[in-house]
Amino acid sequence: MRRTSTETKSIILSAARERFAADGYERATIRSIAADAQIDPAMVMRYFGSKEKLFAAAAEFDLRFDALADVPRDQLGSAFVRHFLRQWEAGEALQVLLRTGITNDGAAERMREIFARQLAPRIAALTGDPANAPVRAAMISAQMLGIGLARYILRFPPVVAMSEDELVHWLGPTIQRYLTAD
Amino acid sequence: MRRTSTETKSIILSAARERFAADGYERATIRSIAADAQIDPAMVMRYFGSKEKLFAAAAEFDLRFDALADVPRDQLGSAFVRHFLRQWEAGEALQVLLRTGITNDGAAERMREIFARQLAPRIAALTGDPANAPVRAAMISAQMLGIGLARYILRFPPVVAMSEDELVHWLGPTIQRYLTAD
DNA sequence: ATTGATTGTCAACAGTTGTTGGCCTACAGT
DNA sequence: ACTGTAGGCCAACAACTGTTGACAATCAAT
Repeated sequence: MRRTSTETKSIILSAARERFAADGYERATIRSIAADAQIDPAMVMRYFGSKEKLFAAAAEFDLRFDALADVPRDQLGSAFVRHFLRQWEAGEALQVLLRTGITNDGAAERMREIFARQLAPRIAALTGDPANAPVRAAMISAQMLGIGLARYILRFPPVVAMSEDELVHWLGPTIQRYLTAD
Repeated sequence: MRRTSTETKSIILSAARERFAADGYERATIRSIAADAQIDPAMVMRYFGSKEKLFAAAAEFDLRFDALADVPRDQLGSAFVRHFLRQWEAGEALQVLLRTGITNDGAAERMREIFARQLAPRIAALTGDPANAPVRAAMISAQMLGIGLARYILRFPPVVAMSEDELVHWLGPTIQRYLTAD
């Protein structure tokens, strides 16, 4: 067949995202990604240069915290939890980052960057407390990454079994406290 | 040199733990482990049979939650946090599990097992609420794994910078709530 | 119809991986 | 001194990895 280069590129990209999310950086081989995309491995190299660069392209994304801009202050905790849970389920993005961030230094760096650049400023704006925003953001990241880890990666049965509402019920007050305490 | 087989075996084991903790399952190669232990890669195979079995041996450990047996009920949260933090820092055990559990299915299974077998029963005993113990244990695991992830693996600067006391200050009430709420 | 560029295929490379079998060396019991 | 056993080392294997270069097929513009 014959496609435009941008088509093929995006086919490769989504295959790469799935593989990275499912297998992590090392086990997601270029050959397996190419096989999923039904494409020659050499094409992956042609369009992305190297595995590192392919990964960099696959791990780019936006957590869209701007959606929380006009939530009443006392409901921020629940809103944050719901927003995060949907981000976990929407795309493979967060799963890619978590699976790879643990063995790949570049991915860990990317993760730090995303949370520092996207979450901390939002929290500074929402709480009007810029001084403590990085710590609050870090605590919230830790809690939400922990839940994602338990639910989507390690698959702890009780966490998998919980509904979104139950999770909000448990986590909402925690996040609310991390946002406002002290 | 010449050693007893049990000596060499334990030398290999501790080298393996370090490598698995630092690099994860895939990147911790038998050759690199053998090099650390200053022995021939073939010896690893002789004594452990395969990489899988070496890993199984390296990932065996005890979270020692029994140490929390006689903590006053209202201080359980802080005690849990302190205990966990020390477990993270004491040996490489938790880091091994987390680094590998994310790419290796066997390790994920082992992790579920450890938390279900060691944490949940303890919580059932401590709270006198066996029905909700698995959920509470899972929530606590998620929070503490999240912190370990942010502090020791992803190295989020604000989390790395916090002292043990600060972490207890933030996390203690959360864990206390997961233990007693509802 | 002939170009030139773009998309795709194929085969091979050099390096690394887990794993294996043969061989050497030290030691204990005779 | 001789021998059996157990610890240690070396070289090689087959499979797999990322990556590369040469070559074929397809299209658009002249």
